[in-house]
Amino acid sequence: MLSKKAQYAIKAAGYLAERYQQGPIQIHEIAENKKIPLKFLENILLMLKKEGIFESRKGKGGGYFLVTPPEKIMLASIIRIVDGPIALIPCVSLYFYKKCNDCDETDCNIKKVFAEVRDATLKVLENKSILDVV
Amino acid sequence: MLSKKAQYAIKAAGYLAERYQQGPIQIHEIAENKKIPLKFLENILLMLKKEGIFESRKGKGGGYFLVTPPEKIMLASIIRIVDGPIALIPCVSLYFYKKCNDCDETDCNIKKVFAEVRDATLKVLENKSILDVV
DNA sequence: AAATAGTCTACTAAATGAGTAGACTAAAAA
DNA sequence: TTTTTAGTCTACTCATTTAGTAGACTATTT
Repeated sequence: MLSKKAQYAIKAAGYLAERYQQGPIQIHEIAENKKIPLKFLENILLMLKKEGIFESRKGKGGGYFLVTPPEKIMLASIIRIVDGPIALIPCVSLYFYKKCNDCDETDCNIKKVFAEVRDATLKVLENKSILDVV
Repeated sequence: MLSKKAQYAIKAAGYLAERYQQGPIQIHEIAENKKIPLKFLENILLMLKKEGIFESRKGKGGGYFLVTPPEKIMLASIIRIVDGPIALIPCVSLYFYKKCNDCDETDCNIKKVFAEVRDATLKVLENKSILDVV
């Protein structure tokens, strides 16, 4: 399951995608429209900004906005930033790999199955952009 | 991510699958071979037994065993029993559906994307049995 | 009756999830 | 240059879940 954080992140991203190149959008506008707790959303947007997904400007007329075209921002990236691994077990994670203890990874069928699951999942999430969820 | 519980459940199931029709296997044997904390494993096996995945016998010569052929026991079933939903968001879960608040589900693109992810995941997990992880 | 092996209830400690509070900083306008 | 505006940052809190443990109980066999 995705965390609430990830679900909010995707909704917020969708909102910004809809308004691409229309100038900065204030956090509270996103919060109200998408029904996300304001202070919680602040944290989430900040995370995504730090990872280069969004940009922001302070002061009057400020807010959040995209610099990258929305069709280039994939759901997989957003989920990884807020929730971490997409794979179901750490030893098949591409970005958050951790080797499993007491398991011969060179010939582990569990690993093989969950690598398949990971690939199936990524085939969707790496190819759906935030424009696909507006 | 799968919980440890689910990972242990899959390993234990694989162990029983390898010894299908060879009589009851004691919990401590599974625990030792698969390096799973004994008391924790007891709980897990019990859960799966209650859901009809395993059978057990008490007393001397007792233990856990399969009555269903292992190739008919799918990973998806085991994961659902111990971890619950496989879908990434509740509103697309087949077995643990919960409607989302403030979202028009008839025309929600988030829902559509995550239904696709669910289908891709299930296509693997509903077709891999515990024989595939020995 | 004793030994064996699963069953069941209940407990704990640590981590995670879901947020909240409030002070701080940058940018723009008065 | 002060005020206002709007994002930034640190650090909380509280509830739930995760990952186990303890110990008494029950059924089966010898």
